[in-house]
Amino acid sequence: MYAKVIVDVAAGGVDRPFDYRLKDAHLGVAAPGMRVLVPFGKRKLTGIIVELSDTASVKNVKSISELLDVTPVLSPELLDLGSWLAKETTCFQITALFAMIPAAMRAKAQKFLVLNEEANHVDVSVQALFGQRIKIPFKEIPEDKTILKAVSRGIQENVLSVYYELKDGAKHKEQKAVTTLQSAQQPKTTKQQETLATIERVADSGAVPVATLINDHGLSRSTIQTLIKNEFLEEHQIVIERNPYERQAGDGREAKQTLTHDQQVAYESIRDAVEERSSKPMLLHGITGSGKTEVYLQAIEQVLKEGREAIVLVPEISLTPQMVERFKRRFGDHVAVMHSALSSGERYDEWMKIHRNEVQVVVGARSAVFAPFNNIGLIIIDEEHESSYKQEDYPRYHAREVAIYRSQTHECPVVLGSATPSMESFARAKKDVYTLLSLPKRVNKKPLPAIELIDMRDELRGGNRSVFSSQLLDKVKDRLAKEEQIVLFLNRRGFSTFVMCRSCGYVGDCPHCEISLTYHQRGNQLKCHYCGHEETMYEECPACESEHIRFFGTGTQKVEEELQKLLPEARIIRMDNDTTRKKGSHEALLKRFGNHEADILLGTQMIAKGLDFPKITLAGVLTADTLLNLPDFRAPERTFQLLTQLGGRAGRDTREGEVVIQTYTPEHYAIQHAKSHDFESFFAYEMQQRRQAGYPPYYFICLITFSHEELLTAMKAAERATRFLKERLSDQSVILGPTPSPISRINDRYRTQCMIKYKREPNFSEILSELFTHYQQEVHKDSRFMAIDRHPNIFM
DNA sequence: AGCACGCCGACT
DNA sequence: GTCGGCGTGCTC
Repeated sequence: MYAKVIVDVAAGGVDRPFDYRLKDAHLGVAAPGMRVLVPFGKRKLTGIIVELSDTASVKNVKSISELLDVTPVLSPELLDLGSWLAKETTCFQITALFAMIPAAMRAKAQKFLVLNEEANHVDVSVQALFGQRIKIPFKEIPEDKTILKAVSRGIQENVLSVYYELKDGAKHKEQKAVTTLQSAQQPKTTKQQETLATIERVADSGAVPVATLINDHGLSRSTIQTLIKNEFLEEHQIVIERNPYERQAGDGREAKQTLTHDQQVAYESIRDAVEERSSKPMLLHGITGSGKTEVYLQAIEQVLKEGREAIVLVPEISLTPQMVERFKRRFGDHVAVMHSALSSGERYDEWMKIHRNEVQVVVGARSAVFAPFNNIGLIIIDEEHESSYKQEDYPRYHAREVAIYRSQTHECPVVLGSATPSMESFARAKKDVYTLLSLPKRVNKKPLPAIELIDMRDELRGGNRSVFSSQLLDKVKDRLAKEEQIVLFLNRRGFSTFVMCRSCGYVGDCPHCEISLTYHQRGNQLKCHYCGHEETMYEECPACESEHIRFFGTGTQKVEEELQKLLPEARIIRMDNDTTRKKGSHEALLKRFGNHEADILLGTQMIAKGLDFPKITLAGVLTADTLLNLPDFRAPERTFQLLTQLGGRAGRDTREGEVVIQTYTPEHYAIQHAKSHDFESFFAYEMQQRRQAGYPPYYFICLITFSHEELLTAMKAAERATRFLKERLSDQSVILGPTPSPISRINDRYRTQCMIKYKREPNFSEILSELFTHYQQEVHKDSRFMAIDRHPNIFM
């Protein structure tokens, strides 16, 4: 019996299965989808069995050294999904396979050098490396010729040997704990006696975590330490179950809400599709506050009743505690949660819950689409237009496409929900490729908030140079007086704080990238967001030595300071990357805002979604234009989506909400249609634009980026690839470029790109993969690099 | 990706 | 004469 194994090397030459024999011990145990350790040349590599076979395709076959799993980590369905993914995104098989399992399971074999027992005549230089140890990691051996020679002689003479050990991610979480020991004596001090008594009481059987004793029982660490030292207590390491959402453990008993007529219709359509095992995707177009989530919840309930499972995808930033809590309240322990804020061990634990069939629902970000369920009844993608569903490195997949592919195998519907669907999805719904479901009314029957546009050009003419228009400021003051809450949104993208000299116009640029440096108050530093280059903020202009050099642009910090100056009595919470970096701080800030410990929530993208606070009656957008002016054909779409979403934050309860949008271009169609809450008109207009410019959904686009230290080499590579593609693609396809990328240099590497627009290229995947392999051989040589992105979201 | 093999220049 | 540079090709 043989196994076909994909080894963990992401390179062109080895992107195919290799055959291995099964040892007797592995017969009947080894199965496709298991991770294995195999000899590969002189190395030992981890790999994944993709197939078992009675025959081998080559004569000399080695055996699998070790099975790393008892049960397969990837089901046949997921293995198939892996090869589909590799083909669709033009990436290596192994990259696709590892994208589907938690990072903690991506074990690598680490190489060690071992000093054999009877070794008494090793070279002194080698002996020095070992010191007192008998085993050292291979990479500790210095690149010194004499030492390397001594090592290789040692191996030949069998005094040294090479040994492989699996280095896996932290799978179990351990904690320090204590148990009581029988002792003839009493501790000497009363403090110690009391402490021991408490521990005896708490630990009816087994070990108690030290952390629990300190936090919950008020014991002191040093007293416990003394008791351990004097042998009244014994120290242990215990494995504990991680439960990152313990604080919000729901009992799964939240009552269903009564559905409105529209919700009922949508719910029944989804339920019927589930029962009929239809895999036609459904687009649930529901305005903000129309109760999409309740429809999801009831549909999932139905799925669970039938003994099937459900995947719910939400954008990373709206995976807020509020959202998770709601699922926990409804489904209790049947839910696993997966998102990037979890540690790798926590993600492993949640993944294992799914793998062991302990849960039936997973709520998670993009990668949760690979949840190892075997009987999926429904996949929901909330806020389907969100760009975070697209992975921006290999494998560059879109969760929506993966979900649709999986749904066909599982014969279940995918429900795409959004108040502002992507052009692609809405166009498909219009053509009846997707079933269109609508929720046109808010659950609370309130009208959508009135939106007022403020022309900032008028403000400027009137002498107001601040970021706040007088109207917005008046409205904020009004809400403060009424003790209502306010959300202010500042878009930072493409609007960072750069440094400029007022005397000579010098701008602080990154020496390695074609981009200006961003000022960070923390540490008074200038940073490059692309390569990480850092320098201290200039005291004087490096070009003209003038002191009039300062940072421009509006960061949240600066806005907060200005706002506080204007409204000294207002309590402001700022939410941005700086204030939410620490784990749990996002949650804590929202909680404070929910308790009305602050009046104004000022923040970036992350506050536009998922907040549901009844006291918010005013939402303000400080700069609607910054997103609009990005060099990206989706800029109007993104602007419309963002403005609509933010509008949805205000007036969710009984009080009516109001939205203020500050802009320099109030006449722009994206802003105008957002003002009138008219998605259909926006869609119609935008589609016209897309058709004229030849963009999706009328054309597919593919972006190929080339980079190299030499501009000319990058340029030539792009030219050759363009020629290669021109020969193979039909004349209806358009190849634009090669041109320098919008950010033409990153990390000392020049970047060029070409864009392909096409309508029908049945063999496009094959052509790209040919280009990829063809290129792979050359890439190796002189560090040329090519990246293929099939449905690009970012054009930088 | 590693690692070995192999074929040409400057040195103990 | 040997050591070592890195081009080429293979890994079940």
